[in-house]
Amino acid sequence: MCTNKPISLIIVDDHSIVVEGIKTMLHGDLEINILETFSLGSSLMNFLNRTNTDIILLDISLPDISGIDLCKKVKLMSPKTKVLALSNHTERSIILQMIQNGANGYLLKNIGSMELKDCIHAAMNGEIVFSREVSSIMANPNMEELKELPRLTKREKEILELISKGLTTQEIADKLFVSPLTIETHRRNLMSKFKVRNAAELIMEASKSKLI
Amino acid sequence: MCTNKPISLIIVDDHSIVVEGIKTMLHGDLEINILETFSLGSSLMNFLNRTNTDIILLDISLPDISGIDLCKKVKLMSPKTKVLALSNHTERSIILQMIQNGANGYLLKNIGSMELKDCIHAAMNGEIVFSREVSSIMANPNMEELKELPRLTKREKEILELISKGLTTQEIADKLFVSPLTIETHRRNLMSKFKVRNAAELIMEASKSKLI
DNA sequence: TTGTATATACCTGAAAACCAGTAGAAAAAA
DNA sequence: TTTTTTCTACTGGTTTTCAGGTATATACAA
Repeated sequence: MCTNKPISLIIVDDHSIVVEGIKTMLHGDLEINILETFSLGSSLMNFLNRTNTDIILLDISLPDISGIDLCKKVKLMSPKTKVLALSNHTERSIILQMIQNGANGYLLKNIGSMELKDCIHAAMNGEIVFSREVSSIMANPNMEELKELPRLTKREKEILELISKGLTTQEIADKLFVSPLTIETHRRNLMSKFKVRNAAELIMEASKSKLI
Repeated sequence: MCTNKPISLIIVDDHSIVVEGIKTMLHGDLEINILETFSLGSSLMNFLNRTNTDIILLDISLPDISGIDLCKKVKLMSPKTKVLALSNHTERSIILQMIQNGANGYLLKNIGSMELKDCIHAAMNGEIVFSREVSSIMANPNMEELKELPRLTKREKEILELISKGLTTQEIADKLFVSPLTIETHRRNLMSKFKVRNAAELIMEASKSKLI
């Protein structure tokens, strides 16, 4: 790679240990120039307004805004800037959301120095980059992640919530001022959407899917 | 503090970003000498066998062994060595388990450079140290964490698991080769231990408490 | 406007869960 | 060895859930 112009890079992470670690790791690479580091999404947005940046290393868990939403905002304001997610989350759904929101790659924090540098350069070349472990997650989805979540209506979510609190059909009906027969119907719809046989399994599945 | 003898320190963490970050943070402090870093619990144990170490910064999520168990092993082998947990987990129960297993303090990875150094020195003086956020977690337990988990018997856990899979009393009885009446009894005991009114709420509570 | 989704409501009957007890055998702890 | 816990099993009765349907009003989108 020829060193025509250094890559300007921003780190966004609220853990100073991580920021220092990344800085140290990238220190040897003369083609990378760390412009600035931020611990808040809002400060990043202010800065981006006024500056040209090639690439952002973006943590997902930030104090003020989710990195997933932040990624979208960054891409709207500055589409040319590459965004690499750098997080501890290994959930397929989060990775996909990030990519959906325009991220140019997804790295896990167990990444090594060499791999990190490689990924940054690859992203600059327009590739979508995943760290090794991320690739393997994407290649081998587990059962749980593959079954797509049922889409529940507002009312169904409400009733699911009340079932999980131990209310009976009658009690839910009283609370929502509708007939218990209506609640029965919702119950059955919920169970058929989740493909389960009773309330216990329903709550289990809903909870696994983080729907309650 | 007078610089009679440097503090010998070991870092145990499988994320090289974090290891580099800590190293950089402690670099300025001449009283601290980083002896070695490990990414596996087993390599730490080998090293400890042969060397005197003042203090260990110990991550909780390691590939080969839980930091909680590792802490206990370290303390058995080398009781004088101080152990500071350094992790992302904010759960009261984990913090308490670490202290129970002999840790001399608990730090979160959002700690800053100054605080980290202060904590290391304080630990060397025999104090039990918590980073700022940890202190606040310990001081303000939330509802969920306060209610102590019911102690379930082996059989009860087994049955709870099967209930959560949607099996009926009869099916569970068949599977375990006992009378359905027995399962009924276990069911009622489970519900009374969790103080809930039906299976749905039971599964919800068990799942919140991470018992299934 | 003509579907599609949502929320509502009903019937009937069977199956399962839940309540309130008691109690003996086996296993584990003291 | 004694005590305690756990696992087992029962009686008898009430309440709730579940399974098979059907059906109407409303709202929202194509």
